[in-house]
Amino acid sequence: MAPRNLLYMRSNFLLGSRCWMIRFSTEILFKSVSFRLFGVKRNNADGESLEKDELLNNLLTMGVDIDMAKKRQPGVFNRMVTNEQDLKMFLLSKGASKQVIASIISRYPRAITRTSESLSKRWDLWRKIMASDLEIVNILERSPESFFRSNNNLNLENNIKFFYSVGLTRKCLCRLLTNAPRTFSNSLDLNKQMVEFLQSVCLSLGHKDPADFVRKIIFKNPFILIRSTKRVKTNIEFLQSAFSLNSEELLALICGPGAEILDLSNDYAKRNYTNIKEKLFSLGCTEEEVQKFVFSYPDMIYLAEKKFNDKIDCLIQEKINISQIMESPRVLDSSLSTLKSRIKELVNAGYNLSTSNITPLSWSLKRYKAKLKKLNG
DNA sequence: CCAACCGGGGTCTGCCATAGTA
DNA sequence: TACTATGGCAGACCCCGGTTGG
Repeated sequence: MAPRNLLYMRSNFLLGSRCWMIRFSTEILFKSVSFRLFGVKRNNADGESLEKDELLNNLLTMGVDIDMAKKRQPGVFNRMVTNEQDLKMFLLSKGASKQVIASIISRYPRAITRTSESLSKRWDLWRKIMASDLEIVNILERSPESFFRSNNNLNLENNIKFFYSVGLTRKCLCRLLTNAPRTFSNSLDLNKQMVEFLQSVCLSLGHKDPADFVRKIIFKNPFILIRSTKRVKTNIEFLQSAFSLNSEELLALICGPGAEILDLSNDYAKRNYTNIKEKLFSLGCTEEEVQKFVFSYPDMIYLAEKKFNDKIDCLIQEKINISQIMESPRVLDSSLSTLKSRIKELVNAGYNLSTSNITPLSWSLKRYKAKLKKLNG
């Protein structure tokens, strides 16, 4: 308890003395430039160095990777007030291990600038969505930034209200928070922009229930709210032009099997699709066939160029005809290593891939094993 | 019994740029 | 002017099994 009291005293005493900060920062700058050459020197000649030593000692004791933390957010180390002990106590009380706490601070040092009250409030808001502290700890361990990047709890509260007002269920919010926790640190305005954008897409495509459409698309793709509208717009336009779809088909695609495509970064979808076309043209497919093929399983646009080509090559090498692949696009779902090992096993079992069905290549392991056993038995 | 069909589940951060702020 | 809050970017699948229809 003693260190905590000390910390509060320090806070009160130093609050507002800005001139210290400037001296602090020049010193830090000097150190960060020089420490690689000369090693870190501890200077305790005056007060601010003591403060700094205290911070560094605290972090060191906690097992924080100070070099990493300084590199990520040097500004935090120039502050006169930090709450690392409070943060530690807080997270411990929520069930986080010391290692997790150290890792969180190493990766997002600004976490130590938050007050207990603010943390507590924010945590409670997250708990309105998540069923247990442990789940939240797991998210923080994965992505400390999404929890700590904003200190604006009112905004968080408004986001939650907004999502409910859009008609998302608690289950859906839970999914959002688990998969894309950053969503909740977005400004309310940013989230609104995306929702309104999606509604406008829906309306312009002649759908009569934009609210339902938005719910569907967000549930299907929980990452969408951390994408820029520019990105999503580009990808929607790509899908429409690539498959020359009518409104209804496009809508069904983007809130169904193509929902994930909307996440793809700049021109990635276009690049991959171009690659798919080239590869399949080289194997004698027509434009129409390719379009139909990709549309039947749009997820393949996710595949990097090399990965797609490698998979196709691997299948072709085994005398599997391109038309067989076109009929069973899901075989591209399997990893290259799964394809390779299964091909080998099936061939060993006397299965003729060029004349038989190739779908076992993409079955679940359980079903595949059963099949193999039968072939061998 | 067998396989096609098809939807679901996990997972997705860590960095940089910059306007705003004290 | 340093620091904070926030927006945005690149990155780039694989697997499972319930239901259905033959």
